[in-house]
Amino acid sequence: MQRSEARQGPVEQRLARTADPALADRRRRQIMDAAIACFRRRGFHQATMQEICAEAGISAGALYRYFSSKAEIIGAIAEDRRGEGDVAFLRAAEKHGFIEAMCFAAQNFVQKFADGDGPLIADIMGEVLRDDAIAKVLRLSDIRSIAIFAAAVRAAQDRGEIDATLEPETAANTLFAIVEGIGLRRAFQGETDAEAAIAQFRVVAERYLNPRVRS
Amino acid sequence: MQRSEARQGPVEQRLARTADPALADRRRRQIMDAAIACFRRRGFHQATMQEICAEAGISAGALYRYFSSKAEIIGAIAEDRRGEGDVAFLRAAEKHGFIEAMCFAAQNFVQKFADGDGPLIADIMGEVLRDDAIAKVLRLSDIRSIAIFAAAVRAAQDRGEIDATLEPETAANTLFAIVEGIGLRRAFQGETDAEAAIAQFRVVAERYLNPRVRS
DNA sequence: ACCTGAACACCGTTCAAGT
DNA sequence: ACCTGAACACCGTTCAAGT
Repeated sequence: MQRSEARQGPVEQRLARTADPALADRRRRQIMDAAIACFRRRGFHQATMQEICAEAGISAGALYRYFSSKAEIIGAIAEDRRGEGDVAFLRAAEKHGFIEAMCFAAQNFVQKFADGDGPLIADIMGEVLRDDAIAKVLRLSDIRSIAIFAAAVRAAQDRGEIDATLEPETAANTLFAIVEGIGLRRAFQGETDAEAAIAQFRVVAERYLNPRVRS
Repeated sequence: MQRSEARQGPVEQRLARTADPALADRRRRQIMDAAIACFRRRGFHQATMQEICAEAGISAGALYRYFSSKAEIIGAIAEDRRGEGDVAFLRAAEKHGFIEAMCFAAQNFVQKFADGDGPLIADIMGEVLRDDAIAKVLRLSDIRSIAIFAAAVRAAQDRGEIDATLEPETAANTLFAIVEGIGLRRAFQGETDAEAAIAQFRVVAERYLNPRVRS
């Protein structure tokens, strides 16, 4: 977080050329794990770089060899967690229908709020919305996820399971928006009942996706 | 943002007992306006208290007489803007149907992202999700809004305009979640086409609310 | 090549001193 | 009662110096 510059340059910011890529990977993981622990304990903004360094057992200078800012750490964490849900969704989509799999994915997402990760997700959202560099990275993960879900929409349409007139990409995007909106709102309201959240989502999803008998 | 305390105490934090309430109101407005200008220009986290003070033409000490923290300023701004949309919605709900009014409200919300206020809204969301004191205040505004929209849902159900089996409070909550989810996602994606956002919302809202011919 | 940790540059908030 | 502004306490980031 450069204090007084516009920070507009290319996202190139490749960090220290490292001789041993394995070490670099190890260090990044080590730092991310330490950061997760600290963020869980005290939240993104309360947690201190010094704390993260202590938890990771390295110095501040060393940390900045592998991450160019505090924001980049949470960005890396977010990117890392993305896609985990995608594979789970794909598996579920094969076994049960699309809607069931979608509810499962929603469950997956909202559940994290109910567990300890609520504030962390919130912090990630906040940081993503305010940091262009992070946003740029996460948009790539997002595009990949959307593509996966859109493909599943197409398959479900072919099976006659959901409305065939929906544009797959738009449908996937909309479903994501609904899940995130519900998760966000419940976090805001301090609700932690994941069951109720899924029930709420299921009604919207079913009505949105169901093949119509009349428009 | 006390630096090293848990900040759990009651939200009492009544500020400086002031002799002249009119002066207090004037000062708060003056500070909020200055803050809006600064936040627009540089974003919540980039904007400095000193800048806000300069813009408002007062000293730091004076500012803290009327707001106990930087976060509280953005909270006050958010609360202030809330409800503006509510009255507009109510007027629209009388003239046109509920769904039209709802789309109008969504338009209202998403439009702000397209205008200069996108980052500001994002910052508010982020701050709300991370600051309990702010969240507590905004939850009150939220409850009021939900009540208004739930009443409109009930009226529309009585007119047979939308599905009567929906629980009004839940429906209002869900619609809010969808609007916010779509707004958030589009902000994240850097989309600024408000028209497309409304079209996206309209499809979901119509299918969610339409009276069913079959379940 | 990789690391350390003191130093730097900031910034939100407070408080003694003014009027 | 209301205000000023220098001082305080912190914190993210850097960089000269080590191995």
